[in-house]
Amino acid sequence: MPELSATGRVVLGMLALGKQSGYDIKQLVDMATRHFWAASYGQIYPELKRFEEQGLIVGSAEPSGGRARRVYELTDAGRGVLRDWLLSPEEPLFEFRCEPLLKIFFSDAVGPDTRLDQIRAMRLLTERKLAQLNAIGSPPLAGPATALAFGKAMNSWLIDWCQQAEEKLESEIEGRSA
Amino acid sequence: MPELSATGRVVLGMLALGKQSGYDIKQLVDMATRHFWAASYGQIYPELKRFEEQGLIVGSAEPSGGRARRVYELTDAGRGVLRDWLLSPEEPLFEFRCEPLLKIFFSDAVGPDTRLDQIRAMRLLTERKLAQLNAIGSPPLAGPATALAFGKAMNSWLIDWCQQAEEKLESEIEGRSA
DNA sequence: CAGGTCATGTAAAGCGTTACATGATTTT
DNA sequence: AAAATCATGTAACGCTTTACATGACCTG
Repeated sequence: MPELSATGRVVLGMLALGKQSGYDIKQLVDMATRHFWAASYGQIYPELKRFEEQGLIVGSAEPSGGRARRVYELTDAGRGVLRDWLLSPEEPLFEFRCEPLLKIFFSDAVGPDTRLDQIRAMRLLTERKLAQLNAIGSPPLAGPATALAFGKAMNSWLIDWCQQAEEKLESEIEGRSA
Repeated sequence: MPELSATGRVVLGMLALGKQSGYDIKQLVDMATRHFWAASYGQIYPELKRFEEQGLIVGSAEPSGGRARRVYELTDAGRGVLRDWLLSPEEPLFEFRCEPLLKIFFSDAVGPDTRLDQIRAMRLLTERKLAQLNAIGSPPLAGPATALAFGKAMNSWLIDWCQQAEEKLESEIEGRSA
């Protein structure tokens, strides 16, 4: 069987938490993993179809009221694939793409004020994210709780770094104009 | 003119630092921005061709010995586009995708040892990255210096977080088996 | 002279977001 | 009655990585 795609990993994992519809999975991702692993409908639904064809999940109609709704659950094969991935010792994927940082990198082309602007932009962005994470209640499972704790800690650290960098830059600019 | 693609941004920016070949740009990216903004040959070369067609850059042959080599430099139009992007107030892109964290999130499906394994994997990965960053000398420009300082600080923080999480988990597992 | 680096490029294939389309139901 | 939410899906489009192909030059 082929390797799981990025979206495939989170889809299969979310189904390990219980029967879910595609819509449910998207909600869960947006609430719980978006800050370190996003997914869109455009990938989730086709992935569900593929997984069912491969026998990793089975779907069943479970309308909510008169609304059509199809929920999926893992098969033993699916649980096996999930387990294999979770225990696989392969080099883990780690991607970070940060536009404020790239603008800071090139800021010498337009002057040091941009540096300050970008650090502020990064801080504001991060403060919003932290607020979202703080609005989430304590997850009952240890895994999600650890991931949430990480998210809060990382965003707090980022904010602190920005604040310190801002102060340093502000005093530099003050000193320069004096 | 259309928005700059992710690779377009770093290509144009690198050309603001001086004449570069596609190969040079790739080297610079791999050395200096890879940890927060990667790019591959498969995007760099086509992007250079497009930029030249659009009049944002001009290329010229500058062989190194007998080796064919084509270097590019910004035109005024190109400098304008770069400047517009650098000063644009649009919501900056911020992406983070971390597989160890996703495995931690789903770790309840296979047991708490996985949590410890993944945190260790994340720490090892990060230690390697930090070592790479520490091998880079002080950049002469303020922008690259700030970006480098950020990279070092973030990776150091990450390692600290992992260490603390590991200790906590180890003592939990000890307590559980006692 | 073999292996590494310099150097340019392309093709295929997959991934992913965005936007759109549709329609029922629930809330205001 | 309108707006938001639940729910499923697809199509287009662009981006990116990966792999490959080619060849000159330099180093041990």
